[in-house]
Amino acid sequence: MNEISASINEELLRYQAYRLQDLIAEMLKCCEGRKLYDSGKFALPYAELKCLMLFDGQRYLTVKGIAQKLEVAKSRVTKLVKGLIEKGLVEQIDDPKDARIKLISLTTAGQKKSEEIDAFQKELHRKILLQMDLGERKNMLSYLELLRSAMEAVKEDLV
Amino acid sequence: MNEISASINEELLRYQAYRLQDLIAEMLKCCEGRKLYDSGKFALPYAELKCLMLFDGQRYLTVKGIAQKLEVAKSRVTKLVKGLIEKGLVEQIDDPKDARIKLISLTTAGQKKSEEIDAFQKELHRKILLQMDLGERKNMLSYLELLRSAMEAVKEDLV
DNA sequence: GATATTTCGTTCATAATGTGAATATTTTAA
DNA sequence: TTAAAATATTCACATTATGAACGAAATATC
Repeated sequence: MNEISASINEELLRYQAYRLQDLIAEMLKCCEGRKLYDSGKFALPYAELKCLMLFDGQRYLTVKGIAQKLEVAKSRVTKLVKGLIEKGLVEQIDDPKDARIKLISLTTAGQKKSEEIDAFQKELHRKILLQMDLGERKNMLSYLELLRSAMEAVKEDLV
Repeated sequence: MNEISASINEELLRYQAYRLQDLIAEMLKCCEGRKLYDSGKFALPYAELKCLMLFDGQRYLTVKGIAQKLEVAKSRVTKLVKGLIEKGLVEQIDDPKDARIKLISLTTAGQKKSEEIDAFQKELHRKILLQMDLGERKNMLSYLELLRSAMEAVKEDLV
């Protein structure tokens, strides 16, 4: 009896694992499409767009700081910032207190564009939530949180 | 009264949208890390790995077919297949019925590697599910399905 | 104060992911 | 038979990213 129930359990688990894998893959694809859309809509390579969105209540950022937030190499940030400067969205000044450091900040155009992007992204997520009713939304977020925690826990063990 | 409740609702929705955006971003990051891990573990660029996993019960695939499944340009597939051939994981033969077409299939080594990857990925998702109890797993999958549908519905409208 | 070490940003070589136009070859339709 | 369509490849280009090497400036050590 114990063995049979264990076997059924294993079978269910296999099915659920398959389903989870599939759902995650489809969501990833969906997010990939959204990236492309955003990138086209705002005429920015997506990495530059993400970089722009880091200035959120923060007047100045450094290359190092941006690299940490984006979790990329500093050399990558140098290139991203160069692109954003060429597009007139950010500007660089030398830190008066430390000549090694360059302080990067949004221009007026950059500020405006970042607000546009932010508004668009918020609206997008709002629309997703509005596909559900109140109770579903609440539960969905809870279970998504649960999944995220589970994924991160497994990721920790992976190393 | 109606106005007040509507305003509270809007406030809640804003908070939930923020939370959803955050959760999705973290899950994306987690998946990105998993891609890197898989890629390193199986000594394959991730795109080649995905390509390898398409032979699942299917003996032969064509460049066009792979391009459709991966949703990339045919020229991309040409390069991926070239890489997999160099690694001895797939092989190409001319279709005897149509000289334009090249039939691509797994080598023995490719078959073996693809099974290894499959087993590893199944185990990974199994571990994620095992972070939860039976009821949580079932609900989580339902709500993830709901989210996926909502995301795709919104994406449809986006165009 | 002089020297060694660390920090910060840049440049360069390299790799992976991907598109789209042009091309060659073969098949199918007119 | 000729025109059109399908299949795969090549090439130029764009984006995302890393890591080593480097120069300049700040900090620690002697």
